[in-house]
Amino acid sequence: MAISTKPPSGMRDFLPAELARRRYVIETIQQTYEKYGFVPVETPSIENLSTLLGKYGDEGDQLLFRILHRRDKLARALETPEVGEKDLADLGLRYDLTVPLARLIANNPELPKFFKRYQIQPVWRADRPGRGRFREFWQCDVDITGSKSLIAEAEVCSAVSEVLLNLGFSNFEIHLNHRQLLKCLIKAAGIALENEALTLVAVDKLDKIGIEGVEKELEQRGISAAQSRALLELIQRPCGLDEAGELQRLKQALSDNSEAITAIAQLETLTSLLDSSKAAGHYCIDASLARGLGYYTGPIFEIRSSDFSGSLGGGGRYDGLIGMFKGSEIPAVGFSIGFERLLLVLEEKGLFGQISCGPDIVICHFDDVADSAVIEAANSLRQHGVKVEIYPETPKLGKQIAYAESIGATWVAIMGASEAAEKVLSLKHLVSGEQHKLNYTDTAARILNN
RNA sequence: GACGAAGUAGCACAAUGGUAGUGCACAAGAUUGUGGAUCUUGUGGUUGCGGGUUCGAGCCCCGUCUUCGUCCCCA
Repeated sequence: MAISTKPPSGMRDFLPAELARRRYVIETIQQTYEKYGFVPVETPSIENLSTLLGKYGDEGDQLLFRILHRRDKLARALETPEVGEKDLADLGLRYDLTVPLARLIANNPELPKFFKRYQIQPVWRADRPGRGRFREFWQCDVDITGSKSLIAEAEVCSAVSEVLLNLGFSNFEIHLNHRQLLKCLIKAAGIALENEALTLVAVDKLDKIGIEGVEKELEQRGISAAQSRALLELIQRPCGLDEAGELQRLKQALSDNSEAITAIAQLETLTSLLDSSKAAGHYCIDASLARGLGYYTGPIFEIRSSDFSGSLGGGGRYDGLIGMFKGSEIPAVGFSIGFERLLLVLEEKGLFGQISCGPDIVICHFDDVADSAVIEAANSLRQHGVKVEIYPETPKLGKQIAYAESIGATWVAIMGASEAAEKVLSLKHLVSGEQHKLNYTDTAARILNN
């Protein structure tokens, strides 16, 4: 049997044309984030398992790619009686960029009090691949540590909104909710706090499976019909209610709960800040938004679009996470763009213009020219900033030109003994067919002005 | 992890249980310093893998692997 030439399931090779698009999007993201004062960091692909475990909830722990002990340690581990999963691995591939950031913050106390970092790197999850879903995929995170101000929330929401708008994509809404508010809603419905996690999972599907679907799922998980109905009553937004009205409604429903009132007041402040930001007109209050990750403590966000079923990104406040790595707590808030899904949507909506990759020009030549002269000509063009490929052999000219066209070059230079003697190139435009003899400098100028 | 569909040439797809084809792509050629169009010719497949039924299997049956959907969950 031949060895499979496919990358592992859920992982991909990127060919030049696709990579050019990916880089274009990444560049836009970087430029936008930097306008907000975010600075880049990178962290290792691999983290200690102890860093990763217990931060994402049970589901997250299941999806961690673990790395086996090496050499003798593995052999020893395998010999221990009743060896379990935990004994075999000590490292894992990072699951997101937030937990590594928390570790990095705890490990570098000299960083600025308000550290605004962005990070664009791959993460790994041992998930089953599907549409817009991979085992290796990139995330583009912005986070602000050190501040409890809602300006931090507003800034990250504004930054990701601006990224999407700069890429020409405006069909999105940032759904907003608050972890404390959710907790209070569940309590108000009479559901035990120990059932919070499973309740949230069911509630989060409201817009997907509908009211009956959620009721059914809650019932299956042992929540009484009266409780689930009470919860849905609270969470469901009446038709025609605007953002302020929805917040007002929640405030009235939970008026006896000071914790809930505080959370709602934060959302009120946040929405007013967002109205002055790039996220204006691109957010909504969604009391059913839950988000799976365990570490969120305050406002939570998620990017939704009718162009993609699922989330295009998400984030929130996590004031306790850094404290898990450090004695003292440091508040933080972040937002992550799901790069692969964004790319998918941009592609489907035709929002990529012409993104070129490959050389501007291929130098075709004959065997009556010294190879060294060809290299000299190529380097002369390159010095002017032209992307040049030399056809490495000397078959008949037609083949050389056909090749240049096949790789997407718009120009060819033809170089024979006569051109070499005059130090010129016969520059041919492959679309118009026009051809002129020009010296190297004029050739470069002509290509770059095109 | 659950369910469904599909695996045939590099790619896209055909083939009432009876000799595996078509298009695109690729290669060569139509007076050797000019590509795209047309034409001619040609290369290319143990039909995903392993069993079974049959005189005979790409087709039917079982298993297996892979891929793609939907669910679950997520970015």
